[in-house]
Amino acid sequence: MTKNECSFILDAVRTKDEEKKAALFEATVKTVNEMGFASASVSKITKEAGVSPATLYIYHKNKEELLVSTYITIEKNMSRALLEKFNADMPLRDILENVWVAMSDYFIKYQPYTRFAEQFANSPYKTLVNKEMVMHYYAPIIDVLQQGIDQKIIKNVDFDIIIAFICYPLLALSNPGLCSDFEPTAENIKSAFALAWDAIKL
Amino acid sequence: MTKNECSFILDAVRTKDEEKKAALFEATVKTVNEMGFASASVSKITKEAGVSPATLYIYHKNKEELLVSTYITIEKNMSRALLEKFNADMPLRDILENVWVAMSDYFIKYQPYTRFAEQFANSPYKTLVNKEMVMHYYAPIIDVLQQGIDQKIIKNVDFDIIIAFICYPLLALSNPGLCSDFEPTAENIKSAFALAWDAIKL
Amino acid sequence: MTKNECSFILDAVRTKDEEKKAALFEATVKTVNEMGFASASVSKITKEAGVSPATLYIYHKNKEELLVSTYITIEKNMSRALLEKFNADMPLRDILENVWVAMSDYFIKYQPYTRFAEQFANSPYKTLVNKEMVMHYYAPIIDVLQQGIDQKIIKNVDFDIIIAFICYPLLALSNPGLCSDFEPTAENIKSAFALAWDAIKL
Amino acid sequence: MTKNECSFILDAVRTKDEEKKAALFEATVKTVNEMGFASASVSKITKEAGVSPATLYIYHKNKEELLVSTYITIEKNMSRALLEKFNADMPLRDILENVWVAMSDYFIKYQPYTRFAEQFANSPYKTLVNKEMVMHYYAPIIDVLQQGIDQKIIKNVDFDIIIAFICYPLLALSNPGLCSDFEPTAENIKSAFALAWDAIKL
DNA sequence: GATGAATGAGCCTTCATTCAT
DNA sequence: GATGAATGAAGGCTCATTCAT
Repeated sequence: MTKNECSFILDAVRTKDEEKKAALFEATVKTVNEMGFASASVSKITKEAGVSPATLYIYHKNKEELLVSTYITIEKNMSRALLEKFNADMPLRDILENVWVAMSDYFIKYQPYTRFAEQFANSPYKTLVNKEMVMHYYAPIIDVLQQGIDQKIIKNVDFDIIIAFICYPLLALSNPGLCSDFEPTAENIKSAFALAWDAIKL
Repeated sequence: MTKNECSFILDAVRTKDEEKKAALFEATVKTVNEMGFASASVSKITKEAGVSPATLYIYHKNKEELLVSTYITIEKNMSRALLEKFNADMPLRDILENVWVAMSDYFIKYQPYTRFAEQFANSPYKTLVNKEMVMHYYAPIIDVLQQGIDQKIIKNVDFDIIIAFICYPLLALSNPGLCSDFEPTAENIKSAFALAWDAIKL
Repeated sequence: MTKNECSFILDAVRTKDEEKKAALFEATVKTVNEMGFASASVSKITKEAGVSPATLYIYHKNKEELLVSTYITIEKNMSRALLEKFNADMPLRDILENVWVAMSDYFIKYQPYTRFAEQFANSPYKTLVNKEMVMHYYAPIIDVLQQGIDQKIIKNVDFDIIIAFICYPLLALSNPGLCSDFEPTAENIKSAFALAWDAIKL
Repeated sequence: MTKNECSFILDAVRTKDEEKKAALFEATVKTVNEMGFASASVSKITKEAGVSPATLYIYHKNKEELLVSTYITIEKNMSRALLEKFNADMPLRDILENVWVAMSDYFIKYQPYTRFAEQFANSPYKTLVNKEMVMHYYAPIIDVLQQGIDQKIIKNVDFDIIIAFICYPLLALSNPGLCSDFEPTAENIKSAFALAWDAIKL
């Protein structure tokens, strides 16, 4: 049998591996969201993923690494989603509005990922992740904001302040546990952006 | 022996009680901040507090109730701090700026409490707390914002949006893990408030 | 109730503790002898001792410390037994014969302790025990041998050689797994000592 | 393809087999010596040997059989080494001195094998090995000792006693963990033999 | 009120072994 | 023959909680 003849088998095998890894990722997010880090044990996560506890250790060094890699995967995933439709050839307000809408879309579409990331980022696990590396994923957006400051379109204040008004209000609004009344319709998302823009624009 | 005769003893006992309860509170905050909910065990918390594990159960029904009551204590504590200097007899911008500065003062002075509250609020434990009850602590501030909307000083958008721009940017800026570059000087705090005001003002 | 009146209760409590510690000691010896270090798990040892696995950790830091302390206890116990009847006011041959008989008595009476000690001493665990400290238990016997050398009653060879002929043949003979044919009658023990004496005497 | 045509291949394969088997043997000895039976897992042994855990099961039925066969291999190896230079055409004392020196040479040259064998022989694994079979390897030496008894050159005591004075002192002296001070120079080895001979000679 | 001792249940991880390739 | 992936079972240890004192 030539390599070609059995390629479908190889595919099957490779697919299965990726499936297990993906199942562990999803199970980690789901379990941690449902019961928090305090109760999300390896046995519960692997049961949710449909694999043996021992199998986890083929894909991850230990539980900590599983949690960290789950977080990093989400951060990568989200930055990719934001940058996919990113287009810098527009007025700054429009660029940022598009980013704002893309963020909101992501937060809604991937609610569980977002909740996990929030829980992780507000726990001591966060110290295990290199902050610069994560920020690097969002470089184009950061660049465009810096240009806005240089061109005197955006207020010339500490950069963290700009970020704080661009990211966190929307994060809060997308969190049903915090803002249960806010309905994330396209209209509401846009009217929320108006506030963000007013905040940062010069 | 009458109640009077031993009142000084009761006082002594009562004092001791409060001391132990306070020690448990502080130990809970410290331990959870240092190692997260996943590792903050009863034995570690009580060791940090300098009491026996059994003693915890005199003051709290169980571990969950300890965590919840710790969170509620912090919320009460913070709302009291905010409202202490609250004065509604001023222009709305000044009122809110004072609240903003008071919040910042609290976040800085009680960093550990704030970190604990954030960690708690972003975990499933949060569902154990009645949200309305907590919001009620901040009623005067909410009232003043609602009046601002009614008087067309503040944008007439979903109330959650207003909150999102008043609370979360400052919370993010006060989190050294998120905004390590931001220095919370009086000046920086005030320039950050300028953005918040621009965001919500009509 | 005065302290005197309830002393029996305190005794009861203290006794119980010692009982648990003793039960763990015996269970460790028995379990390791029956199935070796490879299979003597904490759960099997504690089941044999009639206590919860968690209870072990009240009395010992961890499994390793349990094994080491069990070995040291045996070594202390044996040296005490040897020195109990030790009497240096006799001709050297008689002194050593008495020690030889006492050793043999101990090996037979406390077969399980001896087997455990042998298994331990021939494993890497042995490196965790301070050799000098253990040798110190047997100081009087060592002294008498050294005097024998000085007085030219015993051959003037490397001290380890003397020890090797005084201890290890008897240890081997007392090991049913090695010398199943040897019957440890008083007569056989004495005739074995004749060889040891001929070996070391000048 | 006939057997002849591919014999060179078979040779290659056979060589490879023997290499893997030998690697497993060495890895077993090394790993058990370093961490004892309690920690010497299949995965650690096979990692040390540079093969997959699954490969172990091609050469051995299971872990127990690996350990037993490792022990038997060592016994065979040692008896072969002792008998290689064995020559019965000499006075008994010289015969035994040669055996003594050969034993010592082996213990030193193959320290790790000796340590493994000691650890094994002092563990319950020993019961899995037929003692007579092992003793049979050393038959010529045993015969010569028996003749010594019959010819009234050696003391007429229980045979186990003779063995105990011929084997165990030297085993102890060759164990650095027991006799760290003893230096196994040719001279020291010979002076130790003098004691053994004095012990058994009539 | 306060505690050290005690525990069954569960923790994270590794075990010895098998199987598809 | 050789292997990496997979696993149920078990490893050592800590958990949250109770109880006798």
